Amino acid sequence: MNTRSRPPGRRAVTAANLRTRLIDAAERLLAERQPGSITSREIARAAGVSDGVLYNHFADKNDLLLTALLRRFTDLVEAFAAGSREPGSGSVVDGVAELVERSHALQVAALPMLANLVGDPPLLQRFMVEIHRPPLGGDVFRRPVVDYLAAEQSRGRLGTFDPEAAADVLVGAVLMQGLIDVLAHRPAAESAQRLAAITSTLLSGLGPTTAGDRPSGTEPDGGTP
Amino acid sequence: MNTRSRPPGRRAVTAANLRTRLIDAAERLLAERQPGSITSREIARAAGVSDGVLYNHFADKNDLLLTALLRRFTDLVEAFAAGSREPGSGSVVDGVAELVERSHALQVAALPMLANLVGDPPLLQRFMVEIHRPPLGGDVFRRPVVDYLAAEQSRGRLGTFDPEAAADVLVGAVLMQGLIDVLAHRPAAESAQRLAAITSTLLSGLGPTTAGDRPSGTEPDGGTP
Amino acid sequence: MNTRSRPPGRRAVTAANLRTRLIDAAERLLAERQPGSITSREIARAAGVSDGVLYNHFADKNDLLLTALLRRFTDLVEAFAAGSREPGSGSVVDGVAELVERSHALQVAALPMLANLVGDPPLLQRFMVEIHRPPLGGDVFRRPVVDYLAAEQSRGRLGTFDPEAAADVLVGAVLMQGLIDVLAHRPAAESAQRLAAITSTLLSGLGPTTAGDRPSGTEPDGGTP
Amino acid sequence: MNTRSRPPGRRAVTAANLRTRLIDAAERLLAERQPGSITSREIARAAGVSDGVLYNHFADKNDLLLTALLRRFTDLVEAFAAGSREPGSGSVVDGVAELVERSHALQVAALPMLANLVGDPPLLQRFMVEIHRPPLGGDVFRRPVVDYLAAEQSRGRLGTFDPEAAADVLVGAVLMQGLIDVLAHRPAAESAQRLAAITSTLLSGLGPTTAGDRPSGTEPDGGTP
DNA sequence: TATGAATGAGTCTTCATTCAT
DNA sequence: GATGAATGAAGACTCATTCAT
Repeated sequence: MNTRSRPPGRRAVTAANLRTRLIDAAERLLAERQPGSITSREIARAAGVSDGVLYNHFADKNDLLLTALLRRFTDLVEAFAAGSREPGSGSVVDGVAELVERSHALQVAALPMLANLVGDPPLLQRFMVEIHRPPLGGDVFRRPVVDYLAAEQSRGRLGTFDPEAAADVLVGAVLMQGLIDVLAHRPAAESAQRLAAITSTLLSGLGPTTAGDRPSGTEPDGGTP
Repeated sequence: MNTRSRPPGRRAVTAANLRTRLIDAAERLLAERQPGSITSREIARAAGVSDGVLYNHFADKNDLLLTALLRRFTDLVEAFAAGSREPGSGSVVDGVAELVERSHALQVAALPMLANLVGDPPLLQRFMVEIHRPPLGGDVFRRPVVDYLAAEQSRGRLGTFDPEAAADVLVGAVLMQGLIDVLAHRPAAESAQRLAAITSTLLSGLGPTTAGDRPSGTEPDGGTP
Repeated sequence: MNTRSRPPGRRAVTAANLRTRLIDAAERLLAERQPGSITSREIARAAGVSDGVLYNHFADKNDLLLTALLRRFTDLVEAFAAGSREPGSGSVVDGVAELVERSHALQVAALPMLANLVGDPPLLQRFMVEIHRPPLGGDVFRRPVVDYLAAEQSRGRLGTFDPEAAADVLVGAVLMQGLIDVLAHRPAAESAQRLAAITSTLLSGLGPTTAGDRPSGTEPDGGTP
Repeated sequence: MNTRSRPPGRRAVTAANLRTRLIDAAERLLAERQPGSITSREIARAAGVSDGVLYNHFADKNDLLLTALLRRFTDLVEAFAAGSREPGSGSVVDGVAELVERSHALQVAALPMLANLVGDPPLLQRFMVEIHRPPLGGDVFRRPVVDYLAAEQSRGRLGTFDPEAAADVLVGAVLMQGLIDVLAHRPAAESAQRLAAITSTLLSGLGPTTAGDRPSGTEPDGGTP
């Protein structure tokens, strides 16, 4: 009846926004609640949209949740990978300490999400499938650690060990501290102390060492004196 | 409120204490499902009893679940503690390897239960409160490890390190492998290989070693051959 | 929590606002049953809607019940207030008789609802709070009576008495007849006779009318000095 | 096997006690809760007996409740009847005032019970049937009032009125005050004032008084100044 | 006769999903 | 595409009543 000249692109923007706003809202809720306790209505409310839209953009609630989860996870992992130190630069002890700290930061950021995911097996299943295909490709937590350790080792700046096993140990030790931080709300200062002690122990190992089976002149300079 | 007259069905099979049967049934379900997804009716069905019995023996569904969880956890921890190797006996490398293996066995047994618990904060909370009081007393996974390492260390059979931090590293590394085993259903053989490599790495450490900074005459008996 | 996929049935008859239909249904049930015995399913059935709708429009079952109760009560009270006779018009004896009759009609209409409410303290509490705020403002049964009596009294058409106490007597007497009518299902004719006799007694009082038949020195009212 | 000479009468006493204890417990609970909210288990607990005994002595829960209700009601009514003032004794004004006060006391004692009963129609029905047969015979609240008023009237100590209607007015007015006291937890002092004002109004009536038929100088009503 | 564990229908309430507008 | 009212199955929990001991 009246000539409604719809602003060009306006609708498209809105539509795109809707999907994004749903994911944003889901991500926000996911940060502090477990998936199972988040209702579709809550997501809609948080996104400021109506109850039903969800089904115009996603197969079902879990599809939206999964999308939000993956986006957050991808962001975290990319940030982690981007900040990696170049092997050979600085002291190797600092390098390992930094590896520990950055792994820890990643874990602490990712754990609440993953922990909550554990409570929802079907969703966990779908999540696992997704992160084991490109671009994430699984092993995202461990691979950068293996790479750094192997690189420094081949430069002769670290001892003799299996880099894969070493990464297992490092990531595992960090993981446990991350779990404690997240589940027990431990203060950051306390956590940092534990991580420093862990770094020292990682470098020195538990076993007794024979004199002479190490390159002389190497400074074993580890962490807490 | 309104008048209800319902004849109860035939007497239940009974014999074994019904309370026990409920706990057994709950434990069975808990072994493979998360608490939140287990309905009170399912427990009743699994126990072969009627819907309402639960409330004759427990305050609510979670009370039963918690009881089952604690019983299972206590059993596991007791078995773990009972099988501890005496410090000083056998080679210390074997001792550490055994510690790793037995910790791993405990984790693998306990993790499904704990993982599922993570998805149920109120229940997790109550569980945490319970395991941090006698007879469990918290720290049940880590304390035996600290004790063994410290004992061997004071016997001079291990190097210089902080036993607390060392236990963090060992338990953390094992925990991660346990998580992988449980979540990804990894074959036991593969898992054993990883654990062996981890034991070696733990003993040798990552850092380069300086000649002479260790007491001479020490047998560095471990490492990956 | 768990995955549910249920197709909704055919569209409801709708047309009239569903909220209204729920209130109507609730009001109908409230007219003959006590709130506590009315189940949410019954209301839904009576309204011809599905089980859960109630919770799309009201906080809970009692919220709906309360709304229905208040709507009915407000209607009754408004009708009562609207039909009030103008003080000074007609004979005052007729005026009082009419006051009695109209109070009685109001009581008989309101009592079943209020009586049933008595059995549900939390609901009664909420109801009481609501009727003591505008637009109802509490005292709705008694105030018009006080006003009429005081007005006629100041016109010199009634004797000397405390209008507040007189209203207490009139409303109380009517209330009891209303209770009998409602609880014992007394025929209206019988009821009317009783009310007429009550009106006479109210006007004449119980005391002796001849001067001098009071014990000298007696203060006729006793009670609070 | 061993000569257990059961103390004579011991068992009988216990059995009798059991029934009595159940009624006592029920009465206690009935004093403050509505019948519908009292569970059979609560009664058993309060009586210190087991869940099932109830059914050895009563047809069902309501039968026990009804018995308790009737016992309490009978006690109250008997106490009321027993304390009646002899017509002709003292001043008649005092007599009426006392009638009002004693009626009020009875109402206040009986109302919570009756009010709660209102919420349970089947029980109310059975109660009504019971109190309308000997020894109670219905009308227990009103009959003593009619009798006293008629007796004083025939002695010429009261005016001309229908004693039945007068009792309706008096009992009704008192009933309403009792309801307010009970439902609104009004302080006793306030209540007493209202009752005194009511007594005055009852005696004087609302109608205009013929000049000269009152002792000049008499203030007929007083009431609330 | 007393016990109290067991029964199970029934209560309120939640929430993923659909679909007429 | 967007809306949001409506659907209805399912969940936790209650409680009068029975009956083997």
